[in-house]
Amino acid sequence: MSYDHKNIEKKWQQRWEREGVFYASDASDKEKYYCLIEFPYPSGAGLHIGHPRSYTGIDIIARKKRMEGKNVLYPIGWDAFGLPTENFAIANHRKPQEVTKENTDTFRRQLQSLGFSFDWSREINTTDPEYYKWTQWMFLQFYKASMAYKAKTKINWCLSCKIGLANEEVVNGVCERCGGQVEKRDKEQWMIAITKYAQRLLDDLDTVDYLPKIKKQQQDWIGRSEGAEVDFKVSNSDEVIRIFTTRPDTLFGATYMVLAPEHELVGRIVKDEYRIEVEAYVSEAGKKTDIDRADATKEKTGVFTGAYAINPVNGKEIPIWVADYVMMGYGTGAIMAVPAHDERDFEFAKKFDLPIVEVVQSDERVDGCFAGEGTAINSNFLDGLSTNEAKEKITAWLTEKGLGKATVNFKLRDWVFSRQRYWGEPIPLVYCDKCASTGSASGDGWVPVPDDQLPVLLPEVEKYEPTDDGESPLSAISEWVNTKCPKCGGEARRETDTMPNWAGSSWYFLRYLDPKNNEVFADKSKIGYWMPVDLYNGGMEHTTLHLLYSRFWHKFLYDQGFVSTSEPYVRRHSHGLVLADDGHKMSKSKGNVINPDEIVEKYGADALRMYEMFMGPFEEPVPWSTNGLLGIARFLDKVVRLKEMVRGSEEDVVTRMLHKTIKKVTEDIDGLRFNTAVSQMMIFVNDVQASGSITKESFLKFLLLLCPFAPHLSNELAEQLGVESCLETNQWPEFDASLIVDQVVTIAVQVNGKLRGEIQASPNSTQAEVEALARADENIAKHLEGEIKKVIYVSGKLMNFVV
RNA sequence: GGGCGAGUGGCGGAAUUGGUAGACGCGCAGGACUCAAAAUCCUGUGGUAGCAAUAUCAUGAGGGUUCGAUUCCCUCCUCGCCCACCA
Repeated sequence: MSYDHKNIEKKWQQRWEREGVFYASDASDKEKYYCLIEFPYPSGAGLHIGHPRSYTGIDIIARKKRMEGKNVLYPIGWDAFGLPTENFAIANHRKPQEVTKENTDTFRRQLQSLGFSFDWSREINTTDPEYYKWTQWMFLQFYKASMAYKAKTKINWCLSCKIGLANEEVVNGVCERCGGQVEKRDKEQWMIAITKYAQRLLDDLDTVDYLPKIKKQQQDWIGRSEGAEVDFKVSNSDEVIRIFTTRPDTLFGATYMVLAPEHELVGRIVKDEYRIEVEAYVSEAGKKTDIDRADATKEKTGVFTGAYAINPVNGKEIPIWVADYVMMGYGTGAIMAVPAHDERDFEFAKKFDLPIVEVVQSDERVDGCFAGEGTAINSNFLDGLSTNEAKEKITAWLTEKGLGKATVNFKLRDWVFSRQRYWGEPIPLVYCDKCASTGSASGDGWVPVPDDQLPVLLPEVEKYEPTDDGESPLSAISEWVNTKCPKCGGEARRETDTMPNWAGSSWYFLRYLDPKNNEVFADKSKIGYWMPVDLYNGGMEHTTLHLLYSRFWHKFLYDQGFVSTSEPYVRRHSHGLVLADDGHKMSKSKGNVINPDEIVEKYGADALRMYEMFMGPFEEPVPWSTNGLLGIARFLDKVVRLKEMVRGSEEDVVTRMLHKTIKKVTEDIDGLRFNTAVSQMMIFVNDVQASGSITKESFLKFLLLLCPFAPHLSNELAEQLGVESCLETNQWPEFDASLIVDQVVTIAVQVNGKLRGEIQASPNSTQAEVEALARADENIAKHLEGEIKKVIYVSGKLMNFVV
């Protein structure tokens, strides 16, 4: 670099801090603008080169909005609870608190070296007791509203982490964190009833401005499907099997039933002579990992129970099977099988030689199974009806007879909220035997820790490893576990589970609004002023987890009257990963990691920021290229040299290009098209260089445009030109529309759609004038022999002769 | 298997209410400056033919609509991400 980036950067970072340029005032006449990035998990590896991509993009928007006169809040904090820190602490015999402190110190230094316009006075940390006090308090609101409950469930148990995982944390049947094997295990867990909000989480997507792919992914995850519940009586028994189906119109084609292996009825209905075989199958299925079971390509398995059910529509006896292609977690864990019209049932029926009865006729003849819609046949009173009509009629019939009803089913499961780990927020509940027996604690014996005793602090422990029985390490500290019941004062025990790290991140954007408040999590008037978040940027990987959880959490707070809007985020955008230069993910093991500290040291923060904006479209993954970074460094050097060209006047082309650049950069920033904004600034600088002169006024306007991208250098150059204030406190430049219009335009001339020449003309010349000019062109005239059938003219752009 | 997205020079990418394909940057080649180098500046740079003017081919493959298609439609291939026996 030809300029002293190290000193310049330090100088301006100190001045911004000293003058409080990025301080967001809670009392302002200006219109507010709240932009947010996902606060980082401070890992031991330090800042990834990908972090600054998202942060710079939103920083550019924050800086521009300030210059446009908005009161901007752009905060930062640390999502610091979590397994990697805990695992590091275990491996190195360190306290997670100390490790977290070191990591956040590193991240803070690294982020500050990049000159982001964060309001550092609002920095938060989810592991700070003053923060997690409110996470605990909010959990208690869920509990008090009967939204948190303890349930014995089959949970995903990671054998290596020794931890229960939410469904969302099991990826392809293995642990999302460590890649280890996952098995099913029974465990009492705290659950939060997110499914009660499924419909609203779906409906309210219509009220927000998210990228379409983000909405789609949330819709699919919530997974609403309409259908019917139908009760099948078990022959010679009082038992009833309830099933869910999206195709009640195919009821006449149900030729057998299937229960999931975990279904409670299996043991009760199985006939003695089949019991051994069935029990063996069920136990085998329990041992299977999800990855085996979810492999749709493998052959279906199952066993007959010896029992029969009665198809309610025709009284026919149909056999009841147990098979692991039916999941306990969806619908009722039992299905009616219609092999003629369901691929899986068809495959199963073929293998076990079960009857296949066609009840839907399709227009086109299909071999095997037809899962589409058509006309009902072999279905008694449904015959001749379309699929939709048949669905309606049969559902009405079932309802009338008390055999079933229309139902809506969601894929979304309730949120497993317990972790048997140390490094998380303790769940602030106490179990009291006495209160449980007297029924004074709502009957279940769990008593909330009173608000004035929050936070329930994480105690110091010797060892952080989970215990072998899977309980949290907290359970080993008897002086912490044993406590007094807040209700009756008797002997009681603390809950030793902690919360998942999705808890603290579900509401952090609210704490930014009032980070030091000891009375409430945030003052209501501040929430009223700042919320909702105007722009939230983050990774696609958080779409179904963090983004959905935090929407849900916020809706709950809204229902409780604690926040002012039912949706937390107005607009959601996503950024692409920064890959290694070989196109793969950066990883220590591959040795292809780029360290941001080294880049800042060598090329400067401005070069890194601007390169990350230029490397490609904001949303797309892009490989790193140090050569590309060099190109940006050269561009910044050129900008420095532009100062030598400042004169009293400039050519008209420079003025016009400046105004075009103002327009383009303004629009591109609003649309998060940072790469083309940078490219436009390069074009401008090239033009000025070619022309050799620029006025001070124009150069300053350009520096204002450059400021959000390369804030240190543009401030420094502006100061050298006599500007005393920080550029960030100046007005964003406006363009003169009359200077955008070109005086001479180039019109492409085609013959039969092929380019044969170009002509220069005034932008308001008539078609006849342009045609005359075109015909005068030798090369064009050459191709115009023969009859001209048609002339197409796009004003100021193109003329096409059809011959 | 399903959903979403994407395939454009040696590389990152630009251009879509259908209107000059390859902006901008990297890389490469030649030149200027220099004793030399770095830096900087200038010129060139999709393929083929040609000294050139120019012609012709070209946006994953093949068809279609159109005066005109990277953009719209159909079929197929490849890659990425997400989900995955969801009844």
